[in-house]
Amino acid sequence: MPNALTRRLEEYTPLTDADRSQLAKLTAQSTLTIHPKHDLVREGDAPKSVYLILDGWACCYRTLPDGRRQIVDFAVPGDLCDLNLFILDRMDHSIAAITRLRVAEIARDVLHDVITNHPNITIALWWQEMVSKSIHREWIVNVGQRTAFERIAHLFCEMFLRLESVGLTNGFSCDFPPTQTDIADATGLTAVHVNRTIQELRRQRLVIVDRQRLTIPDMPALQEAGLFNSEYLHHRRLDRHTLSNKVFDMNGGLGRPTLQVVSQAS
Amino acid sequence: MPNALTRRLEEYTPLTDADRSQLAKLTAQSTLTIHPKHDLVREGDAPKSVYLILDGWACCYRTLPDGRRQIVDFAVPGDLCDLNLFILDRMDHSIAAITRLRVAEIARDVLHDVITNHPNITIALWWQEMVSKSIHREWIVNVGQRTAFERIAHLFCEMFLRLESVGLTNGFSCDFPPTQTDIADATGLTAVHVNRTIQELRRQRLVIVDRQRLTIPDMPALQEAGLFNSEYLHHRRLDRHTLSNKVFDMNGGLGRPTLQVVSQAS
DNA sequence: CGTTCAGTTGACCATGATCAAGAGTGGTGG
DNA sequence: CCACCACTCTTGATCATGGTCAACTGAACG
Repeated sequence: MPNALTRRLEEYTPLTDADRSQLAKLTAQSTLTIHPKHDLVREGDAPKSVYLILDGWACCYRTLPDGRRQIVDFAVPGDLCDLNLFILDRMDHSIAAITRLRVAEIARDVLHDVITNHPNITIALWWQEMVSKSIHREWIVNVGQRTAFERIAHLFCEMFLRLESVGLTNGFSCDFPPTQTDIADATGLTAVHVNRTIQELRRQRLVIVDRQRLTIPDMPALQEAGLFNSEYLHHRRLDRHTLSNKVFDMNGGLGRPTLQVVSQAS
Repeated sequence: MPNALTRRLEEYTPLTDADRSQLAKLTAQSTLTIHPKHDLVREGDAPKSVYLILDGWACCYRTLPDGRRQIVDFAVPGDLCDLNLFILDRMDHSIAAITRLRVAEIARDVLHDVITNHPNITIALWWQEMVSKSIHREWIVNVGQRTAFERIAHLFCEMFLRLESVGLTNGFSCDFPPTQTDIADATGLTAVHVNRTIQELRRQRLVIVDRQRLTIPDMPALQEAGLFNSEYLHHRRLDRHTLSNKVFDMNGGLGRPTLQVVSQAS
């Protein structure tokens, strides 16, 4: 696998060969494997390393005393879990594995060394951190303003593009392992309502979801349905998809890349 | 006025006299005044400076194409508006004045100088940035999981403690200039429902809201009502209020500081 | 094969939205 | 100084989005 972190960071800033080999060394340190549903870090822990997702999906979440859970972000390969070990003394959220998860553990002093000696990497890390914060803002908008239908459409768009930026999509498809309960906890809905809403998205031919696999036959249409504007991801190579982003134009989709679905069960 | 930024940063990390005088110089640069309802920065702008709130309230928000608005954070004196000018090329949100607003404009190169020569300040700035991100997470939880009643109680708790940390509270009271429409846009509710919910908070003697002034006669009770746990603010001097935070204990409030309200109109 | 977990369906309910109108408050200008 | 205007707050009636509860189906895994 090409290094997902490198790919992710080059989304933001150019790196030299020296930077790249330094990054490769980072991820060659100790790696660990977490089983689905298990926590990688837990709220209240003292942070001791930064984790880089190598393979699989995770989610960052907080819980209320009565058990309500809110997922505040998903983490996919190339994502770093909170650069805050130099700063905050307690984790304010937990991180759980959704799939089988492989992460690289980057120790405090290793990261410190990188930051002092590799300014390009430092900038790129900052960038990732700011983008992650921007994604938080968009999630506030999502749960605060959008309807159930829009929220889920928006989430599908976001995760597809985030996976695409690290090369983890195949044409119109990508893995999508969160359960409907996970989606519910990420969007502030109930699992029952998520189920019905996804059925409506399916009925409108906006998504095909089957066995942890998401297919988006007509991305511009889905973006329109989710009031999705990719600016907040601050990607550089999104030209493929941003055609219809700035204006939510209604012109029947001239020249849009669209996957023809030949037959589909009712 | 004692420098709110200094006070805010010392919440996080100790500063030397040199640091403090450097911070004083920062805020002595150009200041500008924004009128209520006017934008300080607008989504899509290229960021060219960092703004430090000196006086008044602002809000950071995003809007959807059909006009729905979500406030994603409030900014009060001592808050820095997005340290991302070195990083992101476009603002992904707008910032508007709620009251008459005085801000210090800190130019790119001035800030760059501070960051290279004053490591303590740099750490403190990082800290503030991480805390701001943590607040974003809490807002996702707020709009995603809490009821209207809990959301508004939570918002009142948060803003009171944030103001307290920069010395802008008087006993049990603080200024609270956002309108009910602003509160609605911050909590993902409608103004009508915010109105009814605040009435219920009043009826339960949890808050007194009058003319832009908020009084919290019994903070632990309000925290309980809002499922509020101040850990996410990562403050250092919160011992006053954190007694009942870690466990939401139900023991009638022995020894809680409580303001006796002598009479109150029905 | 049985157990478990994710997905699905139905009936009913409630939180909060919508629409509309009126009351209080503050600011401005004639 | 007062009249008017704009804005925020308040109230009532009705509606709808999404929640709750409960049961059932189907796939995966040992």
